[in-house]
Amino acid sequence: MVEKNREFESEDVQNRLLDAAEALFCKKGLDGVSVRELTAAAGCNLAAVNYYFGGKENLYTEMFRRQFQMMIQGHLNTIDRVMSESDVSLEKLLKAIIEPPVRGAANNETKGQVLKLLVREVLDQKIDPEYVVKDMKEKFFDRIGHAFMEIVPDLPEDKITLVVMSFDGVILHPFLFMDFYQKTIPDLTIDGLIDHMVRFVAAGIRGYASPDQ
Amino acid sequence: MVEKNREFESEDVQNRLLDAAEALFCKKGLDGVSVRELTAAAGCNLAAVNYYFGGKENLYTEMFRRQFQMMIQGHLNTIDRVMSESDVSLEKLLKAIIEPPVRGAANNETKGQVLKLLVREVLDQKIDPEYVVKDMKEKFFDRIGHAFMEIVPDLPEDKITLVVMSFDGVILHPFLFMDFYQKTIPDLTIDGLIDHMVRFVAAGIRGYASPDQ
DNA sequence: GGATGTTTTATACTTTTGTTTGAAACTAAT
DNA sequence: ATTAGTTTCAAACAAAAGTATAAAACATCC
Repeated sequence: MVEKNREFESEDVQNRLLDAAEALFCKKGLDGVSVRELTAAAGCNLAAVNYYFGGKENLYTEMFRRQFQMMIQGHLNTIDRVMSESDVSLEKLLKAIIEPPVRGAANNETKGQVLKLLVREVLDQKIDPEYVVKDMKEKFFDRIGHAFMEIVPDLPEDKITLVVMSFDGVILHPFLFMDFYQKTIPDLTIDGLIDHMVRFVAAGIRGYASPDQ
Repeated sequence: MVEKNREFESEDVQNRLLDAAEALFCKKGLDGVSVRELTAAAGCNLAAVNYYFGGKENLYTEMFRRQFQMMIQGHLNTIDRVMSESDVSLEKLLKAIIEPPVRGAANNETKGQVLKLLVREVLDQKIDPEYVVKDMKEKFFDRIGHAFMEIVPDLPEDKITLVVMSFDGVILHPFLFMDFYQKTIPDLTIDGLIDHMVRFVAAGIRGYASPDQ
């Protein structure tokens, strides 16, 4: 076999396909995009998807895993960074987690589309859900729950996961209903939205720290 | 034209189709269900969809509107009922709104599937979004926001819509990730979930009523 | 009971889909 | 320059989809 200096060319087509997959699948879902549309967007031949990835679904899966891992890793880095600072606070942590994706969505970057991708995957279940669940829980949910407990000591441990999930719900909502937000709240700013989410979730969490019940 | 006593038979096929559409479209989405699968589930001929509804998409739209209106109306009735009681409280109102769909989802009734249908529609946008947005806002969001302000007088009016949306996010989350909830929290009960949601949202709302900022 | 309008059925049609194929183009080493 | 391996391409393929159609079956009224 001849060793080729193919790092540039061949990976270029692969990555162009992955990029096109990211943009299109996030917007329209796996079934909403045809291989022809995909390869046209990537500027390559129809057969390239099968040649490089062995099929449409494999391309989708690889793209999803890449995006999903990046999202998780980004969150973990954020949490570690904030928690290592000298003056941690619940609001700081929440804002640090919420801000990047919301700003990304506002600028129509892919970062904001990943959450829609995740929701779509939850609905359609094209990938083995076990994989998604495992990483989501073990890597992200447990880590952030632990951080919450560090900052708010009174938080009952058996409610942590539920709290994190509701936090997730608050984050997810504007990504799903962004058009709705903009139509319904004309003078909505990104900063205003972020501040609201931080405040609402912080209050929700602290509601558990109060001594009653 | 001959007047037929067809209330029973012909409407039967139509309703069987609407029922099948409800069950299948909620679970797999418009593109995830073929007309053949649909008519097989309804126990009628392939051509019945075109005969009665003029196409697959029309059937989907009619089903969606029916479900959506029922959901909205159910919420409005709930709010009116609770708000007319003598001893209103934020927790009571929240629980009254949250409880029916959550219990429905737990029993695998269609009621729990409607929210998934709504999210899917938000992602795929098969129906004119204007229709969905308009009813959602004018009928439901404004009404519930108004109720919040009645109960919690200190709530700043310009934040009401955001608060309602985050409430919506907390509600939506377990419907999307129900499998995830059950796998991650083995000893989760429906009552425990409902209590958590009520408590979290109530605290989030009251976070705005506190005098600071 | 024949006529008429309605519903059901089986079948055919057209388009679109994902995938395959085999030849051509290309790259790099001998 | 030839050769061997890799990538690209246009074309073809089979399967699945939504829709259309025309005949059969059915029901209702005169």
